[in-house]
Amino acid sequence: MSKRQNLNAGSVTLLDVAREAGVHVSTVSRALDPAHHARVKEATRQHIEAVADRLGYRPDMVARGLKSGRTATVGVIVADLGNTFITPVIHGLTAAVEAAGMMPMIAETEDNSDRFANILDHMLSRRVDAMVVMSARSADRDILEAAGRILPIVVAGRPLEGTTLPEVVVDEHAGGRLIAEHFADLGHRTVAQLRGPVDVANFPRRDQGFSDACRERGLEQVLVPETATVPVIAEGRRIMDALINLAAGMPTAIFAHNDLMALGALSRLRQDCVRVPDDVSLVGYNDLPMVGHVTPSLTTVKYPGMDVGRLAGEMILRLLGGEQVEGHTLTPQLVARESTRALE
Amino acid sequence: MSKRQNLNAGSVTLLDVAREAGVHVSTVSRALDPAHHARVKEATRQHIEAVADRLGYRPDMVARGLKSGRTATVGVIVADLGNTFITPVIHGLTAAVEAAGMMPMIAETEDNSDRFANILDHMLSRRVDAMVVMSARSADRDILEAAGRILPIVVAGRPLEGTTLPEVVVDEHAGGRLIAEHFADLGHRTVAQLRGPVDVANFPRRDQGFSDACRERGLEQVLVPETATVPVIAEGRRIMDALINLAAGMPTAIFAHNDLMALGALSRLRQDCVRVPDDVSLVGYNDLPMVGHVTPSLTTVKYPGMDVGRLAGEMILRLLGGEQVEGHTLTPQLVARESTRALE
DNA sequence: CTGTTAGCGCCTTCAG
DNA sequence: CTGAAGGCGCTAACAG
Repeated sequence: MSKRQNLNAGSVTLLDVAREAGVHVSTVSRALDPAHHARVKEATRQHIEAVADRLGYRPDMVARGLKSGRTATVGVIVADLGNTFITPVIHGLTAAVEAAGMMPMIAETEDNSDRFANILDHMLSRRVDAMVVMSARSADRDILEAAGRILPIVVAGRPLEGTTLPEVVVDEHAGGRLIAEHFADLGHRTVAQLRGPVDVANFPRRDQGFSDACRERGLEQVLVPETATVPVIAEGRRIMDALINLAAGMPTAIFAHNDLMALGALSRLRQDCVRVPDDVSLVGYNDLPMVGHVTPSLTTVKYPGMDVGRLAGEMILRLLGGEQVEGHTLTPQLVARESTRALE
Repeated sequence: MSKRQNLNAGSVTLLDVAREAGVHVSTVSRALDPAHHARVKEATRQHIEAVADRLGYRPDMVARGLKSGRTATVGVIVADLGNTFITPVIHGLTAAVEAAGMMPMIAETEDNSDRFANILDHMLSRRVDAMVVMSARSADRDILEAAGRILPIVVAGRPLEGTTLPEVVVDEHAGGRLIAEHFADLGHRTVAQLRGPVDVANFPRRDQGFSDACRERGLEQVLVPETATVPVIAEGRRIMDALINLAAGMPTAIFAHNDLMALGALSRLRQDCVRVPDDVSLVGYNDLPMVGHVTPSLTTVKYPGMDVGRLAGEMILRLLGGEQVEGHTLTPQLVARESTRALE
């Protein structure tokens, strides 16, 4: 029964254990540290471990952090936990760093640059060992790069135009292409995009990839001047509304820049009794866990979030180990479901 | 330009500032601490602040934590970030504690008791000042209560049967009732539940409230023996499948114990071309942001997550201030949408 | 108003 | 193999 777990004891220190065991603190320190416990006699070690267990000793990571300069914490900055494409990224990341005894500290910017600066500052104050940033907007670049000079930072998920920091991202350009090609293959000729924020690099890249493929395949784009300020349901609804109110004719296929926006668009279309996919085909992006279960199930682009998170975590560990790292660009995949159909 | 923000400096300490400013460290400490800077001459204070700013001084919260015994961190333990009813809770909580300069440290148990124990232990090691637990299963109660003896803990969202810890919860019994009464009002006579995990107290309580109201209103329940192991889409699909394969006749209205399970059920029904609400009415629980935008939009019970989070945060602050607190029980509300209809 | 001193809990030399 | 001593950065007494 080595897990007595006497939680009652508020804070049992090394000194308490030392006194109780009749040895010196540094002996206890060594006995309890797997890296050094070879330097202490087997018998005393066992005795010390027993005492520590009985007293419910729990190392104080704050004290350890002050001494060692390491907090075993990796700061994770995200834009919005409500956007569930982040969930798998966090899972992957957590799994990777947990293996090294580290713990993520997650904070949300709500896509607000002031909050971003505050959170960054706060995490530096807390002496996180490294950071993974999934929420950077172009305006945040300078301050982020500056932080990157004082600890390892990996940019993940959202690419950051012009950064020198290592990135784990998905080939957004390819993702945009996939969708335009899907439309072309289905016989669509007139298409449109509901575009996400222009200062979050994913979206302009999706736009670019989509537009390039449209040009190559001879698709005509109906341009909606508005772009979403934040990539959420309500904004998808708003941009869809703008498209509907354009003088130009309606396209037969629409690419919403992410799944949430697609859900918003769907809801706006339904309001006018426009059927998907009968009257218009609709595609999202990210493959959120639920979009395969809505009606109609959404054609989308699978975002390999788990891999992004895992790779980011591994990069962090390598950087902390003093190694150099290369960025990664993963490849997205189209998932065809019911919300798109071929024109006859 | 008081925000020079010289991030370059890796770690400028109080001593560095003191040397540069030609004063003693403790003077710097006082000058920079809003609570004590009255005790230092205005002129020196301004000088010190200027120097600190120029050097890019950033307080070391690790050192401060060691000295003061406070880390300004509140541990938050959740089951699954993918279940977005948690998002507003986190927002409310963050807003509340941020106002006091504290930061939440979020960790996910993935509804696994071993992980729960590990995370708890880890957070205690990190000397979080307090904890908010939203993921407790009944098996975790003892270990959690033990931790509650060494720091303030608030149980939020998921009630914990038989706990002595303060709770911020929603009246789940009332929530279950609302749904049965909604069914009765619409003229349904034969109903069923797709039940969530029995060891997460929310679900048995929803069951109880629903069943009580059924009895009062003379509704007959088709009992599905299976319950979900985890309240997610896949399990909703599985339990729906079990209901379909029962020898008993199909009910005309179904209560899935949360929105994710309802989405899974919807997807299973669709597979058999059973229409919602034409053939069967379906209700979820939580009012996730997207369920008002799926087709059919889901009738559900609004979970006041923001309030739960805010109240939990405020309770934490009060507990840290040495005050006594009372638990809160909030009242849920039915949101009628398209997935339920009156029988003719 | 400012400087001095001590120590939070731990780890890491350096001696014995 | 074990004990002693110093210090990580900061703050809270206590002096002056």
